[in-house]
Amino acid sequence: MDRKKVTINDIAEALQVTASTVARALQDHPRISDKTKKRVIEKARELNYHPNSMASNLRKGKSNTIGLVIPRINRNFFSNTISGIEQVLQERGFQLLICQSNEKFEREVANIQTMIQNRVEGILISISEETQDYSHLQLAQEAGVPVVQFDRVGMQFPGGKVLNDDLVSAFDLTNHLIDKGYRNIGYVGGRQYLNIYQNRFGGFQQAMDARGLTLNPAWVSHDALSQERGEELARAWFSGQNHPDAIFAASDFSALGMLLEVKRMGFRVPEEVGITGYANEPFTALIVPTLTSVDQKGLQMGQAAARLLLDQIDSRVLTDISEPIWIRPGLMIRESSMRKSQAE
Amino acid sequence: MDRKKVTINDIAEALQVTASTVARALQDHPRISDKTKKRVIEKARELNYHPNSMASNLRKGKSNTIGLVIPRINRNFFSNTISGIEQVLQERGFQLLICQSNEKFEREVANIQTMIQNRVEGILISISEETQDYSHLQLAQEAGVPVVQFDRVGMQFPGGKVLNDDLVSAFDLTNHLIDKGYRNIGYVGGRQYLNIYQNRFGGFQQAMDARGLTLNPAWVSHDALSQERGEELARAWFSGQNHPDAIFAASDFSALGMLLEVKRMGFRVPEEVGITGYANEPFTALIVPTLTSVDQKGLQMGQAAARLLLDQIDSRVLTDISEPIWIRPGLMIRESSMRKSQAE
DNA sequence: TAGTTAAGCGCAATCGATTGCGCAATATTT
DNA sequence: AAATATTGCGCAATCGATTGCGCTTAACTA
Repeated sequence: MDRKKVTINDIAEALQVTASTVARALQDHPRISDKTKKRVIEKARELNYHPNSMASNLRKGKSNTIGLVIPRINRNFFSNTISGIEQVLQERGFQLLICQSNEKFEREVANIQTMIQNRVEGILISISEETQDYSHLQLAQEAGVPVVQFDRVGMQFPGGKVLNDDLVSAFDLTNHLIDKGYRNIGYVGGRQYLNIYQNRFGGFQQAMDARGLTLNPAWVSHDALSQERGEELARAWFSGQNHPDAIFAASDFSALGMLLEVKRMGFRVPEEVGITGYANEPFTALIVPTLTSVDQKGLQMGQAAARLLLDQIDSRVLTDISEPIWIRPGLMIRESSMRKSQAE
Repeated sequence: MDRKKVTINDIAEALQVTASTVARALQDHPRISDKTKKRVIEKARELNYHPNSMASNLRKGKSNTIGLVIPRINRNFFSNTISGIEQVLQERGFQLLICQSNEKFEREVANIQTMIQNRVEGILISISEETQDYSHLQLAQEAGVPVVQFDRVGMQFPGGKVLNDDLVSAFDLTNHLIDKGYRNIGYVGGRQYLNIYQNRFGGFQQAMDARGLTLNPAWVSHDALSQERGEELARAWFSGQNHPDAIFAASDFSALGMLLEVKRMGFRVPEEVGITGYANEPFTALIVPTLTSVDQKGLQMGQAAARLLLDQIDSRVLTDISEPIWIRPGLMIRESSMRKSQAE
């Protein structure tokens, strides 16, 4: 049923010229007469010709493709990132090959393999929740493929980095909670080997320290990124007499779980319990009460990461030793943390 | 900075064998001795060899890649779809090339071009909001690339189709509203040339008819898919004396706009105004009141579409004339339509 | 008008991997 | 031991497009 794919040779034969002429005509080469070009283009359309980019790329030694590896595409932040990347790449005529790691290290490694084999000219990656080893990125670099990490990055891995200023925004956000009169603030977040959670927790800690507040280790979890875990922890932390009066969550989803469960348990938010999330998922502005969060500027991060990668490709730099690019997130103060201010 | 990419020839030279032997060794060809295989594999690792899939695909005449074109990836339905597709493709060792049309016809055409040029072995597509012309899909078919459409499809285009039973679920959902005592039901949705909106409106109409209710043409909009449009229409329809007592929205986002604005205007939902959405976006379960919606079973649709496409590829069928595959959506009845039942 | 330049196109190698065919060496069979 | 089969690998063409070099023929310069 499928007719053989048509090639430049078919066009050449039909026109009684050589493939070289056809190739040049299609590229608008100056040494080909307008008449021939017109004939070639016409015949190409007539035969429904489509250039074979595998052949072309092989010959030219470049794929004009950038690879993107992210944990999941159904996160607001990451889909914004994609938009930013696509914008930049489109201007430069690059294609984008998107792979999800689904937060699995194994998948991530496989994704990188795929990208190398497809000869992408550079890789953009935000590592999975499980990733602690960077030999796969190393492999890419050694294969001549520059790697730029963004958001979730392995700091020890040499290469371009675009980062959120999580430490500062976590610091600011915690101060906001303290300003609102919350004192016994719990923390829920992700694994500390991931830079982002380390920084978010770090900023939180520093703010608590700076204001002379001690944090109760019982109210700290580094294993809480899902709604379910948020709910579980809410039940655990809020069932006794002694409970936090606020929660700093490094993820909107665990914040959501916390918020829902705490409300279910009869607490009023933000009057009795303040809650903040992180990532500014769309639902944060829609739930009741609306959830204070942090806008990570996904679009900008995507643009910055793509630009950085293209720069590295242009300058043929593999291991970028320059300083990371920092993007300042924006605090999205909403109802869940807006207790009527109390004297300290 | 980038060392030359290593090829099988480099391995061959290092081992004093020919490239054929290396190629066969890497494929675990039976005619190559275990000893040689071991040496080749070892040397490949040592040299950091990665097969060039462009060369391989070119020679083999197949890319082992499927193309996916969707309006946007940041829609819950579509990201579920992607998961379903990935599951199926992974079993069969196919790669996935994802492109967003961003609801633009022009982008969609470009995406298809890209896919053809990359010699994808099949295309999965859910068309953009603007698409009314299918010559780009035709082009793909003529180039020997089978096309399977899902969800948003051009019914007149020959080829595999996976569809939601929108008509039935819209019918059921409308009946649900009527059962709850709503009578003056308005409709907001998308362009009627898109099958899904045509069917959703059709199901709505049929239910109204069947129950002897007339619909007020002033309360029908086919240009309302965004939150903003929902809000605008809410202001328009609910400011006078005479207003709907329920809204059937063919999109969660316009339903959201409606709901928020109507609440802002002082109406109680669902007591005074019932609202239903469509697509079961995550926020529908989180807002107040929770929004009745329709689960389109994205995962299943993705799986079904991918399987259908693979079948067509296997059987080398380009124009599938068989019946479309229908997936039955699920009603997600929530608070926004759960008025205390009144006698009719 | 002889000599120079430019226009227009063909030849053939090349990118990296794959594969049918063939050949020699070894193994197996009778 | 002769005949056959098998093992192990090399040769060379091939996939489709690109491109440096070279050869005509036409156009132009002095």
